[in-house]
Amino acid sequence: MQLDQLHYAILNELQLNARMSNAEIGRRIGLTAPAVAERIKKMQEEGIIKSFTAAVEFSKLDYLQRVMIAIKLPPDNIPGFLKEAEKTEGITKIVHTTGEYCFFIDMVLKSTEELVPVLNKLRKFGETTTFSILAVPVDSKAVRL
Amino acid sequence: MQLDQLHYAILNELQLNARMSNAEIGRRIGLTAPAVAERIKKMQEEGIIKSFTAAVEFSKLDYLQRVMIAIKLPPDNIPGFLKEAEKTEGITKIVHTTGEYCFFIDMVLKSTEELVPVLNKLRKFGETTTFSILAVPVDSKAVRL
DNA sequence: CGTGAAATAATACAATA
DNA sequence: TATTGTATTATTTCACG
Repeated sequence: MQLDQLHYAILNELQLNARMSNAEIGRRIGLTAPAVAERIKKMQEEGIIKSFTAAVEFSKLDYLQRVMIAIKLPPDNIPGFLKEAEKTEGITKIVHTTGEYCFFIDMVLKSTEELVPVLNKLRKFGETTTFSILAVPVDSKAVRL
Repeated sequence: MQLDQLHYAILNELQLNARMSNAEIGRRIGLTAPAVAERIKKMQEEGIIKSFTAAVEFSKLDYLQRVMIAIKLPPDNIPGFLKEAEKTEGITKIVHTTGEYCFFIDMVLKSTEELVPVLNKLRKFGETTTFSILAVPVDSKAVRL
């Protein structure tokens, strides 16, 4: 798919406020609402836009325990690990990396006790290191495209 | 602020699709559109909803280098580090943790060269470890509230 | 929080560059 | 092929109960 400056302009607006109307986006970048709607739809179909989400401050909703779990695991265990992790409630993000740790998992929990069964489950696949999250100073910050 | 089941229902819908109309949310949970609009506005004012964002697949936009930077730094350096990191283009998330590393930074870049000045800047505050991101199997996954 | 009226926006689709 | 104009439908907004 060929992207032009207008596609990038739309993505910039949607990163800043995903609930902006097509008409408002169009006004800001110089397109009509149907044209904006069409471009957004296409970018979703192409997988360039994965989803539109609300960034929720979980610490204000009794999710007092937030953790970053790093896990180092043998390659053969990756599919099984991912299948298990994807269906674990509270996991919001999984990043696969090179280096000392293979995966970084972001998770929110209501209490420390909830963490125990999760770690027991994940430990079957590899060695885990859990970091307690004190704060998230920057979350879902837009990238200027 | 006192939250009831309808607030949680709204947050669930918005996590799944932030562009859903107030009318549609209302239909799903049994409220009128104005009532939904007012609750969303209040949750934004309270900081329960931080923002509405589009989850962009940066790997499809020439952001071929994505990294997770872990940084360990003395407490006195935290304010200076944050100030610097917050204005660094490409950083999408900063998590402050306990444990071996103090902060985890998510960053997208167009090339490896761009990483050099960033790391030189951050190294003034503490010891960095950079992990190259191979994939993001789960991103901005909703938490069932 | 709901209702109802006015303004605004989304959508479908024909026309067109 | 992608955008625009237009008509129709839907939604948002706001005053009032």
